[in-house]
Amino acid sequence: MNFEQLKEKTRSIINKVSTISEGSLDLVSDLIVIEIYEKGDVFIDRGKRNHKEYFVFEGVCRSFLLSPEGEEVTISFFLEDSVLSPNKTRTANQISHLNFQALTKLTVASLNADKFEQLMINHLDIREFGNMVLQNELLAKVEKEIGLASLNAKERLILFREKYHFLENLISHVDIASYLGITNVSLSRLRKSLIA
Amino acid sequence: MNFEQLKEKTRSIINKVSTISEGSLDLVSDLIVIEIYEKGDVFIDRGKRNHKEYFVFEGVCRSFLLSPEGEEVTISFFLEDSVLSPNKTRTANQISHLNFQALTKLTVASLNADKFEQLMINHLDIREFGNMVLQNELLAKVEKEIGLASLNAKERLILFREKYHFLENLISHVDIASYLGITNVSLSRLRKSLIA
DNA sequence: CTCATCCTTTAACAAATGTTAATGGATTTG
DNA sequence: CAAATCCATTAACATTTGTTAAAGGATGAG
Repeated sequence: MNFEQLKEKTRSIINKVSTISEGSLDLVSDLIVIEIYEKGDVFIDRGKRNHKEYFVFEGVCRSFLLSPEGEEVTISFFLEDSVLSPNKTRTANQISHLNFQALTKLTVASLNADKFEQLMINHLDIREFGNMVLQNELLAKVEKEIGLASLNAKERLILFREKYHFLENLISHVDIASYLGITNVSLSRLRKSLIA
Repeated sequence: MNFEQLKEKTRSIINKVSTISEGSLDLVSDLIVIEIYEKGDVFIDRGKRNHKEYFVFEGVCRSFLLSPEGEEVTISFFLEDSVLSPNKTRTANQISHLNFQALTKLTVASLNADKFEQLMINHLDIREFGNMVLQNELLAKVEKEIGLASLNAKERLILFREKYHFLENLISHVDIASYLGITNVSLSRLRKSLIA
């Protein structure tokens, strides 16, 4: 991928959230380093330092944590052409409090988070982009929280299908079940009940 | 409350999160307007404009939303001497997507969010304070999400008691139950089962 | 103080979800 | 290609949580 291709890919991802100027796009693109991971790779480890922002160029990944019982709980999915949670929202003192894992072959653009923060401070359009990412992140969390707190599992699965239609045939049902707050056995039961 | 008292109250709230300089404290305190609400008052309405940041000086409040079934779902509690979710994380285009309600007599300090954002841009210590609030906000959400997705209701009640032990005798159990993702009947049952 | 209202508790039953275990299909590895 | 492994499904049963209704207790208005 040459710089022009990289820039166009970045443009399309950023513009889906909030438009920025050509000059700002150049400033952002200049920070990008491409990283490639294989299916199953954990590319951000809870407890380790992480000082990057990420755009998902190709593939799908998830954030997850271990429950008190030691089971992996999927927090969020990130699809192709989307922006990962802002660094500030998933770290403390640059130490990650979440794990991130590639669920398919994954290509991401990574950016130094401190340099990106400086761009946000100095450029209104980049700041607005960053703030929109933040707002979308919180909005998604609130929506998920409402689902977990007030819907039953069947209703949550229906909403999941509306939002992540193609994931169900692409990734492990164990990961989907923990995202929905149920066991994979319950997920299988619900899938059957929704065929009719 | 005179300006000195207001400033000291603000200092203690901010310093619990991240220390700022005397000058920065003055800049923040100058933006403050005191607002007083009665128990039950909804002081931020979903769908209406809100362009303020808030510190809770006295009392307790909650954020809530209506589920698809029309039931109120408590998202978060905010205790005395804490900072409300940053404006950017609960609005889109300055339009609130959450309701906030006083659960006791409530005194809050409100600040113009745009002016506060400018302070964040221009002052590193204020920016770090704002970012810490943001991080804590997200951290709390992730913790709650893990609870809802991987613990049963009894375990969630135990964690709630560790975090908010005095709320249980202060506010309606209906609000607590919807926070825990259960009915108030189930909450009563769990309370009984935990006496032994 | 008394009545009305709201909230919490309790009970009985229904529904949803979890647990364990077995099976078969798909995929990977040697 | 064959064996091994992983994953989704299914079934039986246990447990948790929801629903509805009734009753008692606390709180606030008149």
